[in-house]
Amino acid sequence: MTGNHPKPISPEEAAETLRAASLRPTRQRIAIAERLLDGRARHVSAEQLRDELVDYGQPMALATIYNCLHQFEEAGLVRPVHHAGDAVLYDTNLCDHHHFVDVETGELIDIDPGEIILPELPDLPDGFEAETIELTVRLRRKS
Amino acid sequence: MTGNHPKPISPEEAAETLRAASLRPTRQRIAIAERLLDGRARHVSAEQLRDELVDYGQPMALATIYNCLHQFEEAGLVRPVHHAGDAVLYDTNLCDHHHFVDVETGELIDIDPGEIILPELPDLPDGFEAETIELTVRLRRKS
DNA sequence: TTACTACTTTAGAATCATTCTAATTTTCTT
DNA sequence: AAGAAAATTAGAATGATTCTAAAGTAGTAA
Ligand SMILES: [Mn+2]
Ligand SMILES: [Mn+2]
Ligand SMILES: [Zn+2]
Ligand SMILES: [Zn+2]
Repeated sequence: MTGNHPKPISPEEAAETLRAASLRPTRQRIAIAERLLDGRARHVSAEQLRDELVDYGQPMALATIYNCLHQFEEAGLVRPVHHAGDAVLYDTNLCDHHHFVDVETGELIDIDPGEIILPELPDLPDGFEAETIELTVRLRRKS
Repeated sequence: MTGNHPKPISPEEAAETLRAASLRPTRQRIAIAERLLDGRARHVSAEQLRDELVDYGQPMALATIYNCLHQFEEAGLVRPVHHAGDAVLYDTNLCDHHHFVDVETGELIDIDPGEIILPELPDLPDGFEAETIELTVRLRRKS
């Protein structure tokens, strides 16, 4: 793990976080924030999040979930990861970190940044700046 | 549409490579091998490859291109890269190497493995072995 | 509160990469 | 050349995501 400790989040806290991000605290955004912004490091797809919201008695349109995830992303509340399977996973771990990917299941496992020595970067192409540096280790179950 | 493409390998060479990979040298596979296996390091999507084959007077069904790319992948002749945009790119550079990704265009640029110091890997989860280790540096054009 | 307006949600359609199906064609072997 | 196996193909299907445009909601000023 990465040292993130679960901190339960109330609807009021969720609303406050949303306001701080200049997002109107709608019922839908609050429900999503309550689930995703509790400090736990997770990787969820839009569909997984929908199932979870149904379980919690807050079903909503899939389009709304996509809308909210994009807004949360823009606000820096979640980060998309494109490496596993077909669906984008949204990462609630905002620290710099890397991933193991189970190639069979597509599941992501965080690599603690303390456990890895970041490599020296090569010279970047002219006119570009590095936005993110991501190490992905694809894992396969030993036979 | 019509771009500058380098000189391909000969159909005979392509057919021989295919036989060595236990793939029947069909007209379609030969055409694809001629374009992709000329030793140049490239990153192509299925659709880009189709356009190129049309330019070369060897149009074929998109399904065939997908079939062939999968077979080439299984034979170790190309490697898929999933990091850029929505479409999978097939990499003809089989050496261990890493990638810059232009986040605007999705274009991949190889990072010479000599230019980078591979990090020490952390302990893998029990029962897994590392299949690939991939470093991706996302680049954004300086404003 | 009311009214206004901008923002948000929503169902369903559309899009796009990719995969599947089932029929036809080609390759390889006798 | 003939038969069996493998490959190609058009078009349909799939699945994640985005779009559309209509209906609902939230913030705000009167
Ligand atoms: Mn993908
Ligand atoms: Mn993607
Ligand atoms: Zn993560
Ligand atoms: Zn490459």
